[in-house]
Amino acid sequence: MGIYEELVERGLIAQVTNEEEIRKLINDGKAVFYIGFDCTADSLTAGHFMALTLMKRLQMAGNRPIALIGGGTTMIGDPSGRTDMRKMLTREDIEHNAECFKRQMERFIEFGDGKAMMLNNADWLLGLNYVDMLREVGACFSVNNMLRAECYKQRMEKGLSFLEFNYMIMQSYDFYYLFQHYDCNMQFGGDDQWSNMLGGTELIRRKLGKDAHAMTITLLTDSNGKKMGKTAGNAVWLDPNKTSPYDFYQYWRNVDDADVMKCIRMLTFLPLEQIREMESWDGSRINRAKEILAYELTSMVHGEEEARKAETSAKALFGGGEGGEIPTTVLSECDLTDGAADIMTLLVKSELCPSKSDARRNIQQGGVTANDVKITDISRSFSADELRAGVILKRGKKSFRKVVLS
RNA sequence: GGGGGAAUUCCCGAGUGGCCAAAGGGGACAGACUGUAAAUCUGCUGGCAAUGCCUUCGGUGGUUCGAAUCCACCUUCCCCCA
Repeated sequence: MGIYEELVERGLIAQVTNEEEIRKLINDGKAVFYIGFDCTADSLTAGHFMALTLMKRLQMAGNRPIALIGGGTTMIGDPSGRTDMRKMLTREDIEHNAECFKRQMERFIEFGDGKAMMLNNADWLLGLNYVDMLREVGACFSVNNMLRAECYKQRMEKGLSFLEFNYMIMQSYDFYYLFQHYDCNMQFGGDDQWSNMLGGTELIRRKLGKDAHAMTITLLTDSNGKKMGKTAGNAVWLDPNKTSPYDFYQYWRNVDDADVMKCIRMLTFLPLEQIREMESWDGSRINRAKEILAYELTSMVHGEEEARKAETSAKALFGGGEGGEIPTTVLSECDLTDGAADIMTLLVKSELCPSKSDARRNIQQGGVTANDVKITDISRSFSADELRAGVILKRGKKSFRKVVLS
């Protein structure tokens, strides 16, 4: 079984420009492919993670990856599939974000001579001259066609600025540039990138009369069709300071039944035989699959040790097991008033609740426990001695925090 | 360039002088039921020293006893005409 067949079975392939040629290219390990990452934040997200695993899979099959950091394209902002314009980022922010991306990727993909390459499109896009650019590539784009592109659909209703309209051209230029300077013959990307990617293959064909290929990755969506990798509108970050390994583990531990196997197939490196066997699991056994999913992903992103810790903590907190580390908030004397701290203050300090009003609501609805005792009195106070021993606070079923006075 | 319209809380969206911390829906959160699932039902959803007080209806000023609501200017967006 070639890598192409494996990708198909894992459900990773959404669209391809030419199936036969691509199959041959990547199965033979002859592809030099790139995936672009626009640095709109200072950490990669679970969404990027799938692209990284794909890179790795293809690299393992002998193909050469180029991770393209979008230092230039981020200056424009991709409007694909969005209903509103992105916030414009300053050049300094973009450079900072690009650095963060770089560090995270290096943990995951092997870069170096003969291995993967990391490039930044700021290196060629920022120096472009407007008129030269228009004459060189602008002539190859049909506005009529661009306006028909799926990726602009939503924006045709809400408004699309000229700045963003040019994004497709920038991305196409990247591919054209990489094709010429790095023999890059293929581009991968999320399925929402399809139009942008075709812009590149088309440009290469027109300018150079040569064929380049594009392939999109199925977007990871849940059974309701929503993009995965977000909780309450917030991304699940790969940076442990933004999303702790424990929370990262919990995110995957809590996916819907309907989505577990899809995630395992698309995101993990477990062998397909094993996955096929797991497909038949049902009922509460699905929980075992969720544990495997959460462990595998946490281990890849944060390392085995962190994954084990997250797993042990989860078991201790949910299954009555022993040990494990609970995310802990350390208080000092100055957090106390009159040598004690009341429950609402503790809930806020431990970040279990965003405000005291919210803390009050949670208590009144019976959602808060301290050391497994339900709190019913919103004025319940904890003495310094109690706090020194450590108090395990629980809000709802899944949010835990230990507070301890140092 | 000319004309018309819009901006409301996490999102959509009602509100056109006081009864507005602001209808309704979605989402989120909590409770019951469960398997740390889904579905369902219930509650809840600006903040605080809490029968009260403070901040919020794009921004800045103004009218008024009182403004999300009226006026002026500004910003952004949409539609029509060029």
